[in-house]
Amino acid sequence: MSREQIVTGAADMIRRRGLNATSIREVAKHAGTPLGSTYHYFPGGKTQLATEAVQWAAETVSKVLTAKLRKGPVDGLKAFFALWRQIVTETGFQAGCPVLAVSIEENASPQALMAAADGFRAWSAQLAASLEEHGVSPARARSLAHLCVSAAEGAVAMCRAERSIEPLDDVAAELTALLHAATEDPGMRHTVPTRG
Amino acid sequence: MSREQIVTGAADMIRRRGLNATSIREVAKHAGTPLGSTYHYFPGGKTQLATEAVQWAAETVSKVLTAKLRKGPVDGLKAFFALWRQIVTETGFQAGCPVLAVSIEENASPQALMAAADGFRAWSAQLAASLEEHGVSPARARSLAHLCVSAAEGAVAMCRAERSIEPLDDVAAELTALLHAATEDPGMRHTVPTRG
DNA sequence: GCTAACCTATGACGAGCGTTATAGCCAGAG
DNA sequence: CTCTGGCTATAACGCTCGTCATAGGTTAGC
Repeated sequence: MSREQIVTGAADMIRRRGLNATSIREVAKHAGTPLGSTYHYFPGGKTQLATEAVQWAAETVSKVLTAKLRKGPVDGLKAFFALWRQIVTETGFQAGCPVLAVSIEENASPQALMAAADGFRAWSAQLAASLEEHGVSPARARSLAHLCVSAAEGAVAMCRAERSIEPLDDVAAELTALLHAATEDPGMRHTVPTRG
Repeated sequence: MSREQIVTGAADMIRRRGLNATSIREVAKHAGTPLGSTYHYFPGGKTQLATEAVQWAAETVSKVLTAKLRKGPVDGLKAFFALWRQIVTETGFQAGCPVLAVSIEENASPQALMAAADGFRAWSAQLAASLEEHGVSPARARSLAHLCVSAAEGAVAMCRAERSIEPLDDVAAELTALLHAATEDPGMRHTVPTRG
């Protein structure tokens, strides 16, 4: 179907250049569909297209998480980082995360921003739920989940700037060890680090 | 001086909307200087202006790090996160990090991207050096530094999307505890988590 | 074969963009 | 005073943007 190609194409362009630099004309061209079709499928214009692109990307990652978290939080985390590693390396450090891209562009589109927030929340919630299932307290689970998602997103951006995969691999290794300790060591399970 | 206002204004707009959505006309207007002056001060055009804006922002953070790391890596980390927390909350979740913004826009400007990479590298290096001074092995220090910078950058973006400061605070708390353990516990100092 | 619904094709609209050119101002040096 | 050089002011260039309108085609049901 043509509509789906437009959405995935838009997501691809957004994760490379950001939302503002992604024009509907180029999305249509990239998808091999005429410009008019874009407004036929997405009467809401660029806002609707961006929103659906972010939702599609978020759900794609979510499905991977759902599948891999069945084997436990550490396996889910590894799959999460492997996914980003593949995107970054396969594109020669040119692509990142469309959800992040939309998040840092003020006034780009309130609806797309909400979709991005939903995406982040979904990933964090999935990871936190898995951690809880493995004995981690709810507060600590949420805290660790926020750390994992944040660090992955930030590391992808760092890798793109430095044109090196090292930051992502370093972060993955540290977090793998941290989650392992939190789920395996009974003494760690309920330790919520004090703030401030 | 007018030139400095243009640079800081550009950095402010970039951290809010991203590089592509930041026009020279609006930067000039925001700085109260005519459009022609921009090309007088920055004959390299938007590329030069963006590069200097990123450099200025990176150095500003770097100076804070230099000052606060004198009291140790944990104090430096806390100051690092306090800085981002202030930016995010003061602007009502509308501003983030210009270095990150430039990093995720493909083809935006190779020179500005290099400046962003230099910024990330500088922050990581400063943090890693401080960790080494407190007994952490070089490899682990680099690994932890990458985690701290990545997580902070990612958390800022997450907070903007979700319009909540929670992710940043959670991440700060986790990392504070992690750095504390790495520097205080002799058994942790040389533990580099295995990758993969 | 006719009709209706979906999709395509094309062009136009006003606006903003980066950039350049050119003319004018206005301080301070001689 | 004049002159010069740093800065301003203004207009224009070609381009792309998001959006809309309108006409053409193509396919399925009757």
